[in-house]
Amino acid sequence: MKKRPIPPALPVAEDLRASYYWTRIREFGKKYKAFDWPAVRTLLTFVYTYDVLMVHFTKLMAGYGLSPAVFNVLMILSRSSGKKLKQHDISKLLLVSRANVTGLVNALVRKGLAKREADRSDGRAWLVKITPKGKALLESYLPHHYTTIHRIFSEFKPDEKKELFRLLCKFKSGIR
Amino acid sequence: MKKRPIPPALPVAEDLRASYYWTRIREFGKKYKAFDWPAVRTLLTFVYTYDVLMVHFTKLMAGYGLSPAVFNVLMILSRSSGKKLKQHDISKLLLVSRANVTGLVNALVRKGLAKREADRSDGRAWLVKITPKGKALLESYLPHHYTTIHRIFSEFKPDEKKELFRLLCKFKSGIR
DNA sequence: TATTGTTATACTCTATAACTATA
DNA sequence: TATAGTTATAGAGTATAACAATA
Repeated sequence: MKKRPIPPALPVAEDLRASYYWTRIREFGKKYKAFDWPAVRTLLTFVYTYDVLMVHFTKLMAGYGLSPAVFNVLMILSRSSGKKLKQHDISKLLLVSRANVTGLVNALVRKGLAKREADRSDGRAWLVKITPKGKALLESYLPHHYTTIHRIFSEFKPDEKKELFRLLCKFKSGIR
Repeated sequence: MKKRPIPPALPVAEDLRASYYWTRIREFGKKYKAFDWPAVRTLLTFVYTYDVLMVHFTKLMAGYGLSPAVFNVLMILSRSSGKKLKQHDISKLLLVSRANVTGLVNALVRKGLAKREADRSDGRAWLVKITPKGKALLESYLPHHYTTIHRIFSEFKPDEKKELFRLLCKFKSGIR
């Protein structure tokens, strides 16, 4: 007796969804002079991949009480080699507003993951420092983080990783 | 007399910022068994590229009174070939909650870009339809949209676009 | 006058839960 | 009982503008 085929599960449904939508975008695209399907489908895949990636990492981080923005701040604090950073430094490294950093640092302080110290050489500024608790949390999370990244690329040959990196850099530099 | 060197402008500053941050991430990464720098730098570039891309398109759309989420809904309505969609259909195509779609459709209706019609075959449902005004707005925006995408990829050879598409698909399928 | 940080406010995008009306 | 949509509420992440304190 023949084996039953494996029932088409979620990925197929997602592909149907994508093709339903994309087929039409491609069809309608013919109307536009500049429409470049190989470029458009690459961009759509890029955006869709980002969504999938962020859902994945947001869940992973949530298991440690972290959010992506908070994780980024914690990484910056942890990787500054003991050098205490002003909030304004963080805002420049993260490319977000100072007001935003106030909120993110508040969140870290509330959880005991960072603390503020007065800057003796500049009365306007705070110096932000990761606490042992913050360091411990980050160090408990990071092995999972890096293992996940490694696994995502596990089917990539070294040259493919390099090539994707190169093409992404080229892509980024094309945006202006 | 020697010419003054061109002052290093934004891109260089950004690269410095990135290298400041990345150099440390790479240095510290050595501690972790699974740390795979070619993978990590590709992922960081991917995320950074997305940020740059979204800032760019968000601004472009804002010039037409559109936001990314509203644009997506408008595209779905416009590309459904006259077939009126239930809000639930939109939520499935967009992979967002029904409550979310209510808000997005409200925004479109408020601006006169879409309208709701009763579904005669299902008293629970609304059928959502793009209005001529919505169509006109979308059609005024799309040439810029596609021109921008084309320009972003203008330095790509056809094979490079294909390869980036392939690698992004592979990347996406590695996320689980 | 310029800079650092805070507060107030607001916008986009998203979600869940409880609800109504209908199937 | 299941489904379509709405409402209320929440929360993350972002921004600008006005402000106080300090440089």
